[in-house]
Amino acid sequence: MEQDLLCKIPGPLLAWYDKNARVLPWRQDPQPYYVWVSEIMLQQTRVEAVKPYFDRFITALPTVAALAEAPEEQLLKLWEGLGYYNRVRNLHKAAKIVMENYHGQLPADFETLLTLPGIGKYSAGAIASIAYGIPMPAVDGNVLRVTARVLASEEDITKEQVIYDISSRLQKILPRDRVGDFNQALMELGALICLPVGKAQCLLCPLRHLCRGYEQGIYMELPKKAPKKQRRIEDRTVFVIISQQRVLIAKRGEKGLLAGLWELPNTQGAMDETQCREYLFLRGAKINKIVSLGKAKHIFSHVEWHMTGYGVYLEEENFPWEDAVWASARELGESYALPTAFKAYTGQIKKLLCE
DNA sequence: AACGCGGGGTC
DNA sequence: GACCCAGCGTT
Repeated sequence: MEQDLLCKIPGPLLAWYDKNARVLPWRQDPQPYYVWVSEIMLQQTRVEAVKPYFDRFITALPTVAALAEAPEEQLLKLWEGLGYYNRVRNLHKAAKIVMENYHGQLPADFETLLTLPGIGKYSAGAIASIAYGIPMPAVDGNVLRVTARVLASEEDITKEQVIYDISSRLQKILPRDRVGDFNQALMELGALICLPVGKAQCLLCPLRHLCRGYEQGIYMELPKKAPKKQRRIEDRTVFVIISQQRVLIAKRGEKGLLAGLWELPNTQGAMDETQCREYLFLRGAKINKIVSLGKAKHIFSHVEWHMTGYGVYLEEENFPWEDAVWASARELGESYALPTAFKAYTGQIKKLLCE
């Protein structure tokens, strides 16, 4: 094989990183627990979105021990709005394992990190290199985009083989004295300069002189990715059910979409007010009044909810709904984790309670 | 290898 | 609208 083009990256990349690295909360003091929490939060999530969540999480749960002992309700509340809620459930499981099997110390070993729930190849490499200086690559979407462009590679970067190939080539060229910085620098370049789809800032790029994608004028077409599956649309009718100045909320199941979070009672289909009244009556509701709350849309990665909302005033709190509890407005804000999907309706609760 | 799993930013 | 993002676990 020819001398790997990638081996020319570290020098100029690290020089650039030394001048341009962002100041990030988990970078100030890269102790293993902080790096771990940040890497889990950063999975498929932008730095700017993570920042406030990270600070709040670390303040509430400063150590692995505190995390392991925290009730799941508190964890979901701290994660509320960040998405991919299985991440925090896995983080919790892993913290318990770390307490029981590793004396509360996050293992300083790539293969062992890989066995912990929520830690895959990328995260194991990131934690090992950043927290412990272990020479393992951390190949995420940024790294794949940067390397595909530098190499002018038209391979589909979602293929496992491509990720494996880039990983092994990067491992060979990791500067042994700065492995964590190198991995972060590659990602930082992807996040600040080598931006996706037509936003690349090549004139500011420290790798421009060796980038074949730039040289050949094809960087804007890279990286190649297989098209994503189309989202399906789901119609749902959402109820803000009120009685005695409290709102009915229900706990979702332990598996699937928004697992373990609380939600406004809702059901399949887009009902009009008459259907809505009929449906609730058949379930045993004694309805005082129904008001329309309008339509709302929420887009998940794989499904789109088209919601029709109603405010429903009951004569009494006696109304059977599976896994439901009555909550005051204050409790709703402080104690229960509700997904963003219901924001259009939860935002109207205060007003509805005044009527 | 394909799929389910959030939410927000950008053009 | 479409695309993308410091991915992982399940099937």
